[in-house]
Amino acid sequence: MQITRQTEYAIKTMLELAKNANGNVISTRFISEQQEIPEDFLKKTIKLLVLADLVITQRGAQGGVKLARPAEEITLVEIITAIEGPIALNVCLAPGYKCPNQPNCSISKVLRRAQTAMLTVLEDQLLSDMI
Amino acid sequence: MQITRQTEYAIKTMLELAKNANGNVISTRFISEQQEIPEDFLKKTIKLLVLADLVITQRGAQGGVKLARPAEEITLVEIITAIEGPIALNVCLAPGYKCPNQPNCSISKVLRRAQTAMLTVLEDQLLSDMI
DNA sequence: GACAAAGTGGAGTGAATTAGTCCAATATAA
DNA sequence: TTATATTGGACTAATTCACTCCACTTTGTC
Repeated sequence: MQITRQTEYAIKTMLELAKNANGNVISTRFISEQQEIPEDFLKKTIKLLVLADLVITQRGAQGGVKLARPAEEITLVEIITAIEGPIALNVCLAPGYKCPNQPNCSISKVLRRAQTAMLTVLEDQLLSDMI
Repeated sequence: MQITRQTEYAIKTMLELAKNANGNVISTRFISEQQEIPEDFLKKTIKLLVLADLVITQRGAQGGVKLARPAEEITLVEIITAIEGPIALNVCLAPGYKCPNQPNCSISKVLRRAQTAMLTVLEDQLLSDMI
């Protein structure tokens, strides 16, 4: 029922990138020091952000990471799902899950409402408004 | 980011008890068969509901389980926290956690809002309205 | 009073997830 | 060419999840 520490690392990373959003890349080393994230673990985390098209990386000397889009166009829910996959308060709300109960199960119905309420907040939250 | 299967078992159990709420106890065997829950695992689950004062058990022959209160006075969030403990979308929102960051951290702030939105739905949902 | 039915309590287990760590390989700016 | 970065993959300890097994206690009924 919690986001993982890795997801929090991802959010912190995106915030760090948004803060220094001058078009230049920042090294993972710098981010790991600023945000106190184990460097090797941070690299893995950034890879997930790359796959979600949230950041762009540049290899080699003077390489690093930068936002793939302006912070005004990135929502919190995108960052979370980049690490955790689709959000589902219960197995039965995960995409592709076939409920063996009747389709209008009262449990999934209320959990879906709770999930929607939460997602609405996360979808409306822009990265730029968190700096 | 999901409730556990045990929590869903607990909700199903409470629904089963609410359905047959005539003041008589129901055996865990019966509940496990109706809701397809492994019997021994269900017993553990019911013990957690007992500790949360949501159900009352009766030992011995003809014993079983019944609601501790009318279904109109039981909310979904009580059932969930009985199994999972206090709900916290992130470690930093768990009771008693001291945030090493500045206290008005933007991450905890927005996660708290998302959590509140979710909790509001779960707190307003009565067991009696789910049957 | 014996017996069977029912909850209680505790130990153990296999699989999955979490949160890393280590290291070799590759790319690239200077 | 070399120092500096990211990439990718293997490995691991600790924890959680979802049970399972079983001995024990309680209690209604015959």
